[in-house]
Amino acid sequence: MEHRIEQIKKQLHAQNYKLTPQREATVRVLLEREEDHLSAEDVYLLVKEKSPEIGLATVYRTLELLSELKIVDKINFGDGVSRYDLRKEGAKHFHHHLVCIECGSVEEIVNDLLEDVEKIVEKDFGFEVKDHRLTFHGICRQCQGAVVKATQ
Amino acid sequence: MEHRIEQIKKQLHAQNYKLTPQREATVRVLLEREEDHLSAEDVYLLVKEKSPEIGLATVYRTLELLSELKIVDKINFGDGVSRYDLRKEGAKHFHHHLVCIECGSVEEIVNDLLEDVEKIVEKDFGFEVKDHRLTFHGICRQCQGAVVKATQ
DNA sequence: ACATTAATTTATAATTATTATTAATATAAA
DNA sequence: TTTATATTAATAATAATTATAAATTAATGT
Ligand SMILES: [Mn+2]
Ligand SMILES: [Mn+2]
Ligand SMILES: [Zn+2]
Ligand SMILES: [Zn+2]
Repeated sequence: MEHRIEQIKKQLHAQNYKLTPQREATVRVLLEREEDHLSAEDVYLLVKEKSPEIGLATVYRTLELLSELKIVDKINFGDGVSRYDLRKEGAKHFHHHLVCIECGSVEEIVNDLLEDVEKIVEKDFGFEVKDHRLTFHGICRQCQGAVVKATQ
Repeated sequence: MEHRIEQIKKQLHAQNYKLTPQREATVRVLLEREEDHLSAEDVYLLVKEKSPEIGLATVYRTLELLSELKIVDKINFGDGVSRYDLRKEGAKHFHHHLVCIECGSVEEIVNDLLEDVEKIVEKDFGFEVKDHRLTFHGICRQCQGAVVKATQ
């Protein structure tokens, strides 16, 4: 935890940004909920629990800044809000997601999986890939089980 | 054109929906601009040119309906608006996109490319894939050329 | 330590995209 | 033609996000 905070502090300083108490509180929430996919409002409410004086606009600005620095990735699962996802330590690319169309659960895949596809994109389409967003929509393991149960 | 309209009409009727003049006008705009990635507002303005009496909410409702029927795919490139993309004729899955971070251009890839990846997702993660969203962020061919030019 | 400057935050207003409501209209069925 | 249902238009409401301006904080130089 403290190690990642230090690391992020360095990344901010490298671009002449400060790690203000508000920014640190925001980062801490993201670290504590690393598996989750929080909206700006979600983050705001969680930060507020420990730092009640923080403003919503500050959270938005902080998340925007962290996105620019590639510390978090902004993603939209189609439910009308942007969600913010801490990039895995040392990861070059954003990780992938499995969204269940039955229960809405979101699972993460940290394996790269796209190396071959990216080679094709670079060669056949002349496109220099910097990052990607890959989301699968389907039925999660639990919901598959539920269907089997229901039809028995 | 007329052929695809007829096809969509059937898809609507199969679910007890009517192809009203407003819906047809909307579909025609989507067909005419098949390569583009129009927002609801974009579609509205284009439909209005030919059917000035249409309301924005109707366009939203129509696009929502077409999404439910998998006739169009709703996608978000992170610029704050949903965009609507006609599904390629007969395509089982949504196609992919290359978004240039320099000029903002969006190119389409209709090749599947994900067959192997989906097999892994199904086997290793027990997730039954129904559809996907894959977008690459990077530098398009033109912008790569521009950089070379600029540094010569 | 004090003054100066720039960065940041807060509080709030404004904007924008999207959805909900309700009365009117069109369509289909009886 | 009547009746029921689906759909639309017009508008209001909502919700997410961004902009603004004054206040605060942090860094810098004296
Ligand atoms: Mn994630
Ligand atoms: Mn497309
Ligand atoms: Zn599920
Ligand atoms: Zn480009």
